[in-house]
Amino acid sequence: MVRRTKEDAMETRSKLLDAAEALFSEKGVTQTSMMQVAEKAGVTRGAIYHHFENKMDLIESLMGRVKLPIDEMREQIADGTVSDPLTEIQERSKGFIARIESNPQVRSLASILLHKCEYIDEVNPIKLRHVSGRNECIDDFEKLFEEAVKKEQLSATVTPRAAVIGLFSLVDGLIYNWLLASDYFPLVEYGNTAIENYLNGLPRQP
Amino acid sequence: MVRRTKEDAMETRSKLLDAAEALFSEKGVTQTSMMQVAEKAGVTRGAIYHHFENKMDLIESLMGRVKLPIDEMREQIADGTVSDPLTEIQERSKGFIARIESNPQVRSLASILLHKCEYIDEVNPIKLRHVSGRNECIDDFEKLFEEAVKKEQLSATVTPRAAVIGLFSLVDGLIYNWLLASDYFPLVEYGNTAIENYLNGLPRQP
DNA sequence: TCTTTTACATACACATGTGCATGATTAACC
DNA sequence: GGTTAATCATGCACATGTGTATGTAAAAGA
Repeated sequence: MVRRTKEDAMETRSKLLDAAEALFSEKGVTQTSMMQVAEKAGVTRGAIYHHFENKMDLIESLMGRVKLPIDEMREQIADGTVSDPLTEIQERSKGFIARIESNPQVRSLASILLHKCEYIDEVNPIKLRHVSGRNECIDDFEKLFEEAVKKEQLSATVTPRAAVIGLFSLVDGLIYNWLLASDYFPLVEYGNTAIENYLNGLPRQP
Repeated sequence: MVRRTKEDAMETRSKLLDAAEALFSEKGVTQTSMMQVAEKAGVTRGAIYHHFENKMDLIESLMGRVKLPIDEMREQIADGTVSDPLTEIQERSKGFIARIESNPQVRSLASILLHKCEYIDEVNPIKLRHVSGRNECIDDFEKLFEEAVKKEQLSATVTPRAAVIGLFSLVDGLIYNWLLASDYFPLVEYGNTAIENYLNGLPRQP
């Protein structure tokens, strides 16, 4: 085969990542072989092992290519304090699920993370990316809830940590179930309502 | 090897299921070979293929052995109408996560379902067991919410279907995240609070 | 233009897994 | 007590996947 230019090389690398993303989210990570990825990308296995060390490395590159909603949220949240933390929390949570529904690539990655891979040990880069990013985001949201208590939007009986865990579990569960059968319910509509209900149910300042 | 009595045979079958359950929940379904299951059970692969057709059959038997909280809930819910549907909903939801935490075998199965297998196609018996049982349970809970609206415990603006989806997503998310890192938060404590918050946030009759 | 290096394709070695066929021994049954 | 059938163990054939070594033709660099 002819040797391609550097731009061509980056394109085949990109095609490999696209193929892997599609196959992983469709058939699962372990059920997809390097051979199948190469075929879908229109190259041979040799091309993969030139661009990536192995399957794990391929997955890591796959995950690193896209900014997940959780990462995006962290950036926006960083800029100082907000005047209305409770509304801020609500808007960000809604934006989270909205991005899942609107962005196909994010949806694919989320599907891989939630349904198409096995969480085996701590070394697994997939699990690492999932939980580490999430835990940091939880810390950020905890501060927002603390502020909401400070500003007397919420009762002092509210445990910020517990409130965040509940909120994140709700969002995760919505996405989890929707990705399981996306025609079973409208994600954004039901999701937004559920988020509102949960936040409205937090004890308020008397 | 000697031929065992029928009781012995049932015991080895049971040991095989125990071994598979432990290995699957620890290392993942695809990362566990029949050989490893046999070794852990103290027999050879031949014993497995005598008792089970293949890996799928082994998994099906595994899942059929234990009554999941969701199945148990359905049985109890079947007996006619209740006087206080909203409290009923709350109690059942709390009982759900309580059983996850207290029963190790249920916890193992839930871990396999949520984290240690890949949801591939519709034929997958694991996915089938998960979603079919769940959808029926959702239907049951929808009726409870309808009753709650009828009894004017909830506002007529509440969509029972959406309310159930939200509640189930919350419960699923709690379990999902807790199984991911069980030392990150106390499931029952935070879970109960989150369930209360969610249900309290549903619009009430004015 | 000549050399070097890149970007793959090809091919080989090795490991691992499955399914089945066969064998051995004894419980179960008449 | 003899036959049948169940309960596994053992071994073979086959498929599939991975990692790597090697080949090759053109782009990059001098």
